[in-house]
Amino acid sequence: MTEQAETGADSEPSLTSDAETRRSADSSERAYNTIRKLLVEFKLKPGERINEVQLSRSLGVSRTPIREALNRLASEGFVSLTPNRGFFVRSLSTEGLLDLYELRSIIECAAFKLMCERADDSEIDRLRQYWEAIVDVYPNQPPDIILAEDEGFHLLIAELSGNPEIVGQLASINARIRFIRRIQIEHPSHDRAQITSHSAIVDAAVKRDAENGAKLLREHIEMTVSATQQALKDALLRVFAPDNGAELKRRRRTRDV
Amino acid sequence: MTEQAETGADSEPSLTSDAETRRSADSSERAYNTIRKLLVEFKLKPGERINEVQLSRSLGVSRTPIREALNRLASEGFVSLTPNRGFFVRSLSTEGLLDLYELRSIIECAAFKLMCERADDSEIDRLRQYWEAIVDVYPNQPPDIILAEDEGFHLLIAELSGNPEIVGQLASINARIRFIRRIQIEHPSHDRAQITSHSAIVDAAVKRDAENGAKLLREHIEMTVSATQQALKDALLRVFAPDNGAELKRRRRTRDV
DNA sequence: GAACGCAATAGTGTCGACACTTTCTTGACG
DNA sequence: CGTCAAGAAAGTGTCGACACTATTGCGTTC
Repeated sequence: MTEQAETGADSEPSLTSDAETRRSADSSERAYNTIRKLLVEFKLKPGERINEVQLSRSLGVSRTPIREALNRLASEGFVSLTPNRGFFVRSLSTEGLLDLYELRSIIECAAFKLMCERADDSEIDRLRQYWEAIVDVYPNQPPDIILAEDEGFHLLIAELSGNPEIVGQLASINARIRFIRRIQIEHPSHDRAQITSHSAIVDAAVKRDAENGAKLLREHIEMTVSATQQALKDALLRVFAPDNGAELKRRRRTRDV
Repeated sequence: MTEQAETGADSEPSLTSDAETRRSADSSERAYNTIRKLLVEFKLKPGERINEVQLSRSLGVSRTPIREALNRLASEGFVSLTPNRGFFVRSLSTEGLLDLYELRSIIECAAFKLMCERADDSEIDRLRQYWEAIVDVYPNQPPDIILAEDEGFHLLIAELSGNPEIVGQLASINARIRFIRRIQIEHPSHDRAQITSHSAIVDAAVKRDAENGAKLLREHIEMTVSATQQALKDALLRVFAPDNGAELKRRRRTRDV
């Protein structure tokens, strides 16, 4: 299993041109981003134990920043920590995902209502502009861009609610479901219903129709959930099947994913 | 199996008492709890810079577990981290508190509605029993008990929503506002309106009246907010305007809290 | 006397090492 | 053959040390 240790595939050993050996003083931050990316992209697989030494070697830093990053990721629900046994990749269950989407729906709908109450016209217009600026090219872009733009749209609503805590929570939830959303976007089931949804939501915002907008948002999110479930199944298959059945004989009780 | 440690020579016997020098393997966890307590009790004051060396000395561990704990606390919003400058105690603004309460209200109301939809009768009855078991003695107990019982009540609703993510979020929010809730409970403004609120909420739950229950919850929370604001002001005064002027010689610019 | 360096100090970020725990391997025993 | 225990190996938890950065204090210049 260690063979496959090319985890840090794309991670540049050190892109700093001038300061080659210089300690960067933000290893922790970079480790955090890199590991999170590994999680998002399934390079680290659900339920898997995380080997700190291995990680630290592949990232070219010591274990200290690795552990700091893992601690942060643990607080955010990406990984879990078992004393004296180490960090494990969150085991991703379908229902766990549904729970997250449900929470997201709750928060976003509330944010929309608050936005309708509180945001002034120019702010609402920012939302309209944001969407109008990208709506035409939206579906014809690489998945990462689509994802970022979609998240940006929803986050903007959260921001216009005027409550930074809502923004923080939504951002945290987004981070945790990003990997699956990315998969869903690449999946054939992804269609352009999303676009009309967003447009309708903008319309409701402009009219300050809190109830209708919240309803649209809820439906918008629910709509993606079912599509996402299929995408998730396919993704898990892709991750766990291709390997070799050899791994299956591991004695360790494998938690269902 | 531990015999193995005796190989060669018994390294110098610890001169201090045995229990003292033993590495406990959970310094990090204890540091986390201790520091959080310091924050909750205002021993570390809002806006203050946290000195890792000093903390590590006073807790009797090295900086490593201290930093791990602080990282966790940062993810949870208790402290903030500025690169190369260190950790700072969350500067607690009144509006920041309002944001948190608002988020709490959103999540709890949603939880209540979900509970009404999903929980079976025996579960609803658990909520009723929980409250009936404590309602009589509720107001005549030490603040810590009142606080724990109140949190338990609200958390039980979250649990009955069937969504663990909601439970987790609410627990996290509770942890962040606990210190202020504790102050509010001890404050003269604390009255027993809370009790009738809870009873009414239980009634709504039994009737599965989602809308009314959510409304009651929202009002219940809003009611405490205003009382809390006054309590907060008093608490901050107590913290920043200590009895004697001895501390006043510090030139540190105090951020407005 | 105020602004500006510039050395001294304090404090954070990271590292390598080592103690302790868990997991794997091996070989004796039934 | 399977079981089990002792030792070896692997891995985590914590430490003390040091590199680097921010801050403070002091002397110099205008």
